[in-house]
Amino acid sequence: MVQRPSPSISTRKQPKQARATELVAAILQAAAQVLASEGAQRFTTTRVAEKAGVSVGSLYQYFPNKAALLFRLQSDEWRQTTELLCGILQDVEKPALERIRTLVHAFIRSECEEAAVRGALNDAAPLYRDAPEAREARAMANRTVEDFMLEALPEASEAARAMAGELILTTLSAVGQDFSASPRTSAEIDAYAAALADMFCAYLTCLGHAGRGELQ
Amino acid sequence: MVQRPSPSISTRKQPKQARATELVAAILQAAAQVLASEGAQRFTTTRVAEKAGVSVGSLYQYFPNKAALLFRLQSDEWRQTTELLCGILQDVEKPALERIRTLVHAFIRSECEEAAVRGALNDAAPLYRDAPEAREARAMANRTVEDFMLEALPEASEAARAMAGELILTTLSAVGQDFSASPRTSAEIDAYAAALADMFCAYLTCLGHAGRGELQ
DNA sequence: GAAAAATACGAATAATCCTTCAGGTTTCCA
DNA sequence: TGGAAACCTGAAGGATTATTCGTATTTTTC
Repeated sequence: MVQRPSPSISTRKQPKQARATELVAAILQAAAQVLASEGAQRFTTTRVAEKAGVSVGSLYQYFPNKAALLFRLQSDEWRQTTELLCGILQDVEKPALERIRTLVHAFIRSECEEAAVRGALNDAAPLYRDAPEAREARAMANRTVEDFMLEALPEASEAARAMAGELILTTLSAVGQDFSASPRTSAEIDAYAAALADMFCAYLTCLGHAGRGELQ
Repeated sequence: MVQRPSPSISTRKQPKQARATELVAAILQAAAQVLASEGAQRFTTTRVAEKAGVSVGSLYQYFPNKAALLFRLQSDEWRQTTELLCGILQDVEKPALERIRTLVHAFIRSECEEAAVRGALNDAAPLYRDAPEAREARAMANRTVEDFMLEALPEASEAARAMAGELILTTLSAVGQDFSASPRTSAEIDAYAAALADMFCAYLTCLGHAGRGELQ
């Protein structure tokens, strides 16, 4: 766990031949497996290389350090989740609140499906969290949500919309993480997602009724 | 980061003389400082002992391992927070929803005040999270909340109450953690806490109106 | 005041772990 | 076909850490 200034987290060199591309793929796959089965504490470059059937040196030819490997895994997860959620939010056919419900269910289910990798990634977060590349990734999700909020709360003030959007996004992410930390049955997932969606819908409905955010 | 089977996390031996009591206190204080200033990654028994002006050996006389020290810090935080929240919830003078508002504000503020220690403790969670002592601690907070929910939603079904209570508790804890991860101004804290309280109140109000949890 | 109990000390032990680099192998291209 | 570029290897270097244990010191007890 040596923690040097971390010479940037991006990729070190691009594979140009087919075997190198396969090697990188094998490493990523092995990394996910190691993370899921051994946990963040025992996530080791040596172990990943071994599981991938590759030498450690090869790993370091395409990832400058361990954090870069972890960040890549996290990055892929984010992209996947973001695409899923944006797709749901932008389906203009359905009414806004129904889209929220669909989104909550899809997100919670998705979190639980890969709970092992996500949980371990979360445990390892301190290793890559401070990278500038990580901050940048968060920003993009926010924009889609803001567009959605504009549609769901057309009469609310700019500030109120931003607050509500941030709150819902944070809650979704934080609660999803917490909930998926324990193994869950399919019924539990549905019940919890329904309750969470209820809460969001109640909140948005109230905000919609009262021009100001004054409740009670 | 050696991760042996961890021979239990409880305390190893109780100090019987005054100097030993002071030593333990010094260690705990130093531990919190090291955690806050150096982060979970650099939280080391040697470093803690050094900061406390004590030998490593002495540390290991009262804490069986590093995880025990971390768990003790977390445990103290939990007790403190639990007392704060229970006090607010049990103030029968005020109406339920007002208590919720007070509670949310108090909790968020408290989370932000000691964000450094709490954040680092969270990063270190994988080291002590699996201990049986940790699970037990969670259970107690739940009971107070259930009592409160019984008062706030007298007409709802048992299951609905339990779900709502768990959801609110989880949300509060998870969102508080996430929010306090970044440094916040006093105004931001108030605004965020108000929004979160709005959300909870809207949810509870809706649940109260509809006998079933059916929204929209 | 002396033996016993409780404390305190800190160098040494035994693991890991991250990362590099010198040297060999494969693929590409002219 | 031959040289260059890309690629792969894995032992070894350099660090860090958790924890122990024999020894020294202080406090208590009788």
